[in-house]
Amino acid sequence: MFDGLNPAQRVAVMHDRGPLLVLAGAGTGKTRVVTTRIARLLRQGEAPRSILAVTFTNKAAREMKARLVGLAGRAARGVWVSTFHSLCARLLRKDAHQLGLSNAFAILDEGDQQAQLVRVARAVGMKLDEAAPGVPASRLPRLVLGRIGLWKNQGVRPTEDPPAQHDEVGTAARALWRPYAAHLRSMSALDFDDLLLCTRELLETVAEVRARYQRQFRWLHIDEYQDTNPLQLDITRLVCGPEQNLCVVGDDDQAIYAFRGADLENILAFDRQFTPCTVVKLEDNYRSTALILDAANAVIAKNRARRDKTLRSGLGDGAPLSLVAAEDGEAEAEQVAARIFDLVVRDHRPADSIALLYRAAPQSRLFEEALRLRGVPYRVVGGMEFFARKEVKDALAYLACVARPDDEIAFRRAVTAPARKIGDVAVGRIVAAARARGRPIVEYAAQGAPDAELKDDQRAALCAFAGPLVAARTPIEAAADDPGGDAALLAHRVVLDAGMARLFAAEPELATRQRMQESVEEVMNAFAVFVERRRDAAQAPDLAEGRPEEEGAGALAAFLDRVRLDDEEDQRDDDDEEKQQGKGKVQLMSLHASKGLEFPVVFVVGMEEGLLPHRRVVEESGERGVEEERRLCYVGFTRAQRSLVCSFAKTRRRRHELLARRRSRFLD
DNA sequence: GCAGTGCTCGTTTTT
DNA sequence: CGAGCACTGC
Repeated sequence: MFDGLNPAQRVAVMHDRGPLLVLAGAGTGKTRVVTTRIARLLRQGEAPRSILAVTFTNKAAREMKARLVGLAGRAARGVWVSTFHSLCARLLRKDAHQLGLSNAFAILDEGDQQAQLVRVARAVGMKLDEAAPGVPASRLPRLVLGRIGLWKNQGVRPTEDPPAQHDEVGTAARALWRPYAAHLRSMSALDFDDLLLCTRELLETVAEVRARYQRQFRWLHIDEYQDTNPLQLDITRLVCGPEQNLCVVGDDDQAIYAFRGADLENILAFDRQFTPCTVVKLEDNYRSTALILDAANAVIAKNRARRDKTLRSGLGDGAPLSLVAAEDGEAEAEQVAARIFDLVVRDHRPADSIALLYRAAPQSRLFEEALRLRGVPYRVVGGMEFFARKEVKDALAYLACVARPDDEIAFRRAVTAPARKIGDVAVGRIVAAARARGRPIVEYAAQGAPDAELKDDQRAALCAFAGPLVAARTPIEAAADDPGGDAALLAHRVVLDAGMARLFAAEPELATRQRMQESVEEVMNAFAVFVERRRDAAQAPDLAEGRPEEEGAGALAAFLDRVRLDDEEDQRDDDDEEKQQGKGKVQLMSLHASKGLEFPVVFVVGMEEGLLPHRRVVEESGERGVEEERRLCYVGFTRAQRSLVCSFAKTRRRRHELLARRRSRFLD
């Protein structure tokens, strides 16, 4: 098991009790250290469920789990591997009621959050176009939510005052934070940040729950620790208990989530906060050629706020780096695509050994077009586009109405798609009447909302909508547990019955209509896969033990949680199937999304002032922002194993005008 | 009070 | 080029 580990890695793997900080430069095998360490614990007889590993993304969690299973076999399946957010959702699904919250709370995505914030603003009489004179009304909700999220992730309690920031957005955010929080609570809805915030509160205030998890999780591991925030630190402290068998792994040079409240202080001060702490430095890079590392080191060396370290390459110089300087954005895409074409077609390099990294999602478009033109297969990784599709959100809202009949947000969405002559006013009356009676909204609606003032046709439409949803719940849950049942088929049927069939029929464009239907079918396929796996897990109790999120809760509710918390590819394909999806395709993704991955050939495109470093970041955060962008560039460069190509455009078309661009300072 | 239609505005990164 | 928005007709 320990073959090929270098001395430093071995120390980390063999470290026994107490805090352990692993400072691991890019490509020094930190994931290997964590997985080997966990495998070692399992081999020594530690119970799988006593081991917790927190990763930064769900993708990383899946990968880690797969590697663990490879190393330690079946036992590894019971190890808890998840993101902070998924972990918190699990804990809260079990015990949220101890905070006076429903265990059936809804989880809001970004769109839901914005919609709710706008409603709150309206309710308190704030005019979005006047609240912040310098900011367009359409952008304000996002900015305000960003600010509120930052406060939450810094660990500020709703009862405390946020840090004094009296810019326009800050002022609006101050005014809206409490009403927004109260509004969400009144609907038993949590946003992503609340998952963390409530979990901290739960662990702080309910001693029994805290003790339970401290007893259970005897071995903690946190990956990408440089990107954790103060709130996550609080949760870590609460979960890990007095034994402090806590192993954190990270690299301060790869901290790229300050915008989300991540605080470098967590990793820089770890050995003072958790004592006595063992510190292990991993400095031998096994990933990249020396020339690539030189370039990456040259970029990051300009940062002032960093722990000094030296990355040594175990490989030779390798091929020289190259730079593409194109006339405009189209030409950049052309030239990059031409190079990729040569690599794939002439040199027979596997397409999936090539990654194309960019700063911002919309940049992918030009490259997609150029690759498509040449017939080069590619895949855009990340991006929530599938689950952002309207029909998908609609279908999920219908399912949420089945699984959680008191989910107001889902009800509002589903009941207005398609149009049923039930608008804002009527919905408000139905919700208010249900609330007054203490009844779940959808169940109340299925009975025709007897106390709400509605026209006859509205009432009829309401029953036709809500009736099937309520009736479907029990059969679907039963089918999910029954090996012969087809829960997904029933779910599909009820979604169509309750109104989505009419929604499709109302679409005049054939192609669009088909796409919508296929999207919904895809959702149902994902549900079918989920149900199957869940059933398998239930049949093998030793495996099921590590999956408490599925205790008690219905299959549909558990499925909806996964959809909410996991990224796109996790839904449609799992583990091996996911690899199939990306197999043989050039990988396109944001620099952020590339963290933790590696590829033989990497293109970092759009290396221009204003894009990398991004104009906004420089404006907002000055030199601190530039340092973070520099780390982002460093992350991009260090993804490359054998070959690194940078590119930029000297001009770029934006809307109608042609803008002159300057190459990024990071290329100097 | 509801729903469809012309307008506008605008592009960071993610759980 | 595409998505959200306010307005206006029903």
